[in-house]
Amino acid sequence: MKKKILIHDIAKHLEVSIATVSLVLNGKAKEKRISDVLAERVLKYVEEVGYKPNQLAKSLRTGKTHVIGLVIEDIANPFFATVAALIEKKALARGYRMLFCSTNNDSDKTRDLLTMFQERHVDGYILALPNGVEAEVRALVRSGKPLVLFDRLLPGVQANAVVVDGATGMYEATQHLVQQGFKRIALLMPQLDQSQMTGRAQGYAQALREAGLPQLVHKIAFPQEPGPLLQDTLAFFEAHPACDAVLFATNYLGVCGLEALRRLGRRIPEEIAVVSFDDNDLFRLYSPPITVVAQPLEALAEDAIGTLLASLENPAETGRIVQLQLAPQLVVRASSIRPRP
Amino acid sequence: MKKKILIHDIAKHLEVSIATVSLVLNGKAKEKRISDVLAERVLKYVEEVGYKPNQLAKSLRTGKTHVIGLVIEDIANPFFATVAALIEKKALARGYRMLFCSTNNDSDKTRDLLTMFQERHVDGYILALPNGVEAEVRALVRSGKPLVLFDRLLPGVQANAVVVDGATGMYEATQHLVQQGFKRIALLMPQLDQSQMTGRAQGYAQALREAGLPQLVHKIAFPQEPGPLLQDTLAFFEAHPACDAVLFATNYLGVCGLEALRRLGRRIPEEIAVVSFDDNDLFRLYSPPITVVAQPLEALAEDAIGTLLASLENPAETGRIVQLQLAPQLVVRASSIRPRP
DNA sequence: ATGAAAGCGCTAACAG
DNA sequence: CTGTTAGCGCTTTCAT
Repeated sequence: MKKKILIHDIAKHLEVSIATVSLVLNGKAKEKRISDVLAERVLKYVEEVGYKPNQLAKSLRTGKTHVIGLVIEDIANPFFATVAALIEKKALARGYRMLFCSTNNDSDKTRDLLTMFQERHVDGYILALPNGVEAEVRALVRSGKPLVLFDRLLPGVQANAVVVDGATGMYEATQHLVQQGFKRIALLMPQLDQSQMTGRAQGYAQALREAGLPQLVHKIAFPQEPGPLLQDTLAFFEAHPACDAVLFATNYLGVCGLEALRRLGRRIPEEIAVVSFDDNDLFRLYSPPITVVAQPLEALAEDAIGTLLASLENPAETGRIVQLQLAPQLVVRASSIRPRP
Repeated sequence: MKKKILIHDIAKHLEVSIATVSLVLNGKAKEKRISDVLAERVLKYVEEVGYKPNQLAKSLRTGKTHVIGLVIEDIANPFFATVAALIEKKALARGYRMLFCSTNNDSDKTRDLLTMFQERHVDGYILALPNGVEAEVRALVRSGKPLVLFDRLLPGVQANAVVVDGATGMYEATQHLVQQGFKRIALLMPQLDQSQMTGRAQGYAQALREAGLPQLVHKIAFPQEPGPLLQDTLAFFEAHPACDAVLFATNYLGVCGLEALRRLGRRIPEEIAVVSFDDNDLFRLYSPPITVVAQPLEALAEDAIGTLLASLENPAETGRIVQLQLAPQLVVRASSIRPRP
């Protein structure tokens, strides 16, 4: 366990002052008119002995940590996992590290998480939050910390945000089912009062209203273990045998729904058409392939990190709020095509 | 943006010394014989004004950050995402935060990541690394930092580790195919020189050797974009029409393999039997359901974090190396059952 | 039981 | 161009 080398050691060895070393290391050599030859000598020695400044001390002093806090619903959800991977890659490329945590839609846990991130002095936040933490986020915005909401907004909170236009996505998906001639189109969604979910429900409702068809919405209590979730879904389909098409508002409901339909032996799309929000390998490779409303993951990640870094690197612009709404894409596959009799 | 309250402010307000406040806050009141009534008063006021000690300053002073660094191959891979979610939950419950990064099997990137984690003074590491960073890890072990390798070992590195016995898992899966009467059993695996992969390959080879059947191993260059990966897999199956069963050594190869077989119109299991390593929704719900070697995710997470926390909380035991090997489970589904003609 | 004070390692203002 | 020095906010020893 070799002794840690300090800035002091390197200054002493080179017989220069600590300030000189620090300035050179922080790229202020030019500005402070330190001779190139000296600067070079410092850099070379630092490299040689592998000196690494203590980031904690540096952060304590400068107030910057170069860490971004990412708060998501659940890292095991493929949607969040993929976006997180993309954000991580992009952040890393720009010199930032990520500290991640999952909320599991628990607002108490989320409050703790936000507090932790503040305590750790993250430089900025990318947040997909459950409702119930509006006060905390408003305080965060007021504090001037750069922050961007993603996937979902928070009621009454004015902040940077990057979300997907689920209303339009769901509207188009529902319209597609209507055009295919389905009449009893159900929506299965989680019982969550979050902006992205209400948006999706609105798109569904509007399309059916325009078509003059009845709505059939089933909200599934949340959070739930996989077992009860499946039971609930099975019960829904058994209670509504006339339902000839179903939209799942999230990827996990879609997965669960496919399992339920298989157990019930309902043939897709002959007996029931299926569309799910979010794309993934299962939907693409299922038999039949499942029609989905695909979210633009790459753009979501790029815009979230881009917006955050912009306000991080331009503190002057704090106050300017950027809100982006990205368009999802309806990917029609066999599961929603009405079989010609 | 209200001014941050400091320990100094609270000491002044209560007309006690800074030391008293600090001691009370760190639970050393008893030890230092601070009166209960005073301690109570301090705690009450701290609570009242919502004072939060600056963790950076605290860490600089104590050398502890209460952050664990988790390095995995790819957070977008469901295996790692699930394990990460479980580890995060367990770590949080014990008061630790997680800093995650993905290596994408790039050893240069991994080296940078390890350096970053050191610079950020994480208290301990949980690592699933590519080969090529043995020297760095050995140095880390030597430095006395608690660390546990998971999923895969590193050649020549003696360290705590929690891995899955892929050799036995693959041996049993292969034996199962042999018992079902398949004769030309292929193994598709990534071209990666990592312990978990060589283990899986060994299990396959041994089972076939014992059965007196020929081996057919195809290594897929890695890393690769999804497109070329699929092309490569398609080419393999076209080149080996006689192959009547295939084992995929990873979940993503399994997914890609199913897509390839579908494109080629090969019926499973009539024309070719399929088994994949790792379980997931796709394999469970595919038609036909896919036989898998399921890894014990929960146990992997629990043992990894448990081992790490044990050595974190028991610095005395540094030097005692814990190596656990967990048993995977063969889950037989329709994809590997030989149809009776 | 308590207060003063010495750092943890670094940055940056200031005075040469 | 360089050296000195005052903190960043907290913990902990030591003397009281």
